[in-house]
Amino acid sequence: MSERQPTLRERRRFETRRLVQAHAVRLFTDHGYDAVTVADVAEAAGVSAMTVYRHFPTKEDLVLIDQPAQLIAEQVAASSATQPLVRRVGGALIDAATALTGGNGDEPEANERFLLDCLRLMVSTPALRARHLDSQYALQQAIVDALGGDATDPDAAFRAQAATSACMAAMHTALTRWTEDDGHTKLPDLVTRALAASFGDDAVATYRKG
Amino acid sequence: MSERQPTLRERRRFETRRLVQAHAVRLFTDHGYDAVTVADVAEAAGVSAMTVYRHFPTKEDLVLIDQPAQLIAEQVAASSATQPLVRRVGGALIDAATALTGGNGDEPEANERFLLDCLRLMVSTPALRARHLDSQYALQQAIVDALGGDATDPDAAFRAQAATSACMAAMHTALTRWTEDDGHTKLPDLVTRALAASFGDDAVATYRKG
DNA sequence: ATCCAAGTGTTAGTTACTAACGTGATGGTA
DNA sequence: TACCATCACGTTAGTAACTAACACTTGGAT
Repeated sequence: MSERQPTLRERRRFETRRLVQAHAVRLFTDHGYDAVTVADVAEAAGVSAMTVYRHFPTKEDLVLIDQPAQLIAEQVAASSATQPLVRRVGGALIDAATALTGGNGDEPEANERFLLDCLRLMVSTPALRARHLDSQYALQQAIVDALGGDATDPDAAFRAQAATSACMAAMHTALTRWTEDDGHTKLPDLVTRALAASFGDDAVATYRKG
Repeated sequence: MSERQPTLRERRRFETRRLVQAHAVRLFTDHGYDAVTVADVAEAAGVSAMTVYRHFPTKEDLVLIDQPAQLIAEQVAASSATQPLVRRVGGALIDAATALTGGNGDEPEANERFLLDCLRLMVSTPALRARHLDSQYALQQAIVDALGGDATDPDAAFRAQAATSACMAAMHTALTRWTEDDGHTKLPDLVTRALAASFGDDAVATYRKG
């Protein structure tokens, strides 16, 4: 029971943050990312522009969502080192996709709706797409570290980088397709299919049959 | 002989463009990308800030280099459709790497030196890295189009996207490693190894043995 | 009740970038 | 050779994304 309930200030802070982000995504979706200024977002949310920057360092961060990097890294670190690289990383990504979307029915819920709105913006807006790709790149570094290969072997490190980046790319393709389908296709399935298209069916066989 | 020689105006224009870019990369390398303003670059090059923007739409474009997208796309389109996707795309990328670096001795020449300076900045500076990744993403779309799969089959299109993005990611890993090695390792070899690490040795066998 | 710090607002900057207009040199043409 | 349209560049004014510094209000602990 180390879970202490959040104080009033924390709740307020979190609430304004959520409010600002919700208004931002709505305005961006309605009028386009470039056509909406940070001042517009602030006014819609009923706060000052400075407050927006206090919660989100840049305008782009209003849309970018934190990927469960910690979760994925732990999953990778826990996987058996005897398996091929793409299977270790790919398996973790499939599990992360399952955790992210709940993996239940075919109708996305409210939380998923917001995620889809953000992803749509990320795919269609160049500035956001670039930042999103770079955050995936950061996640890639975390995964490579979690793979825990022999740090003294530069060739092994290179192979780990290459395999991981390829897996991340497949994941990104699945995410893009997921937004195009408006979340109606199950994300873990899309990730699995993307990995299979890249690395062959046998590379993800255990996940398809299990 | 449809090659008409460039007029004086064109030569002057190209020269100022080259001058501005050279000063920019030098200043960015010496003092860091963020610490140097566009006005600084303009002053160093002996032009006005407006002239910089006339040649380079954004500050980032001072460093970003055009990828030989056209070349790669044609190569992909010309490859045999009976081969696996990753081999078609991977082969084109290896060929492009060969064309880009000349593929001669181990000591990089002047042109390659500049390319390496730009790549170093792209890897180390977040804003540039993001833009670079997005330009690779644009190239990916061109490659997928060049693959020319059945446009009416969404599943085939999805597999093409996944396989291509994974190849591009391996290519990026090779580029990163190439800059870390200061261009002393042959780029085509690095690309080949990155592809092999992702998709298995047999996926690029013809290129390793041939 | 009191004090501290967190959250917010306000103001004044810097910098990337755009739009509009003026100027001098260049290149084709009469 | 004379003319003029166009191109490259400069100047100025403006917008918008941020940043720094300071003041104010309010929640939370003593």
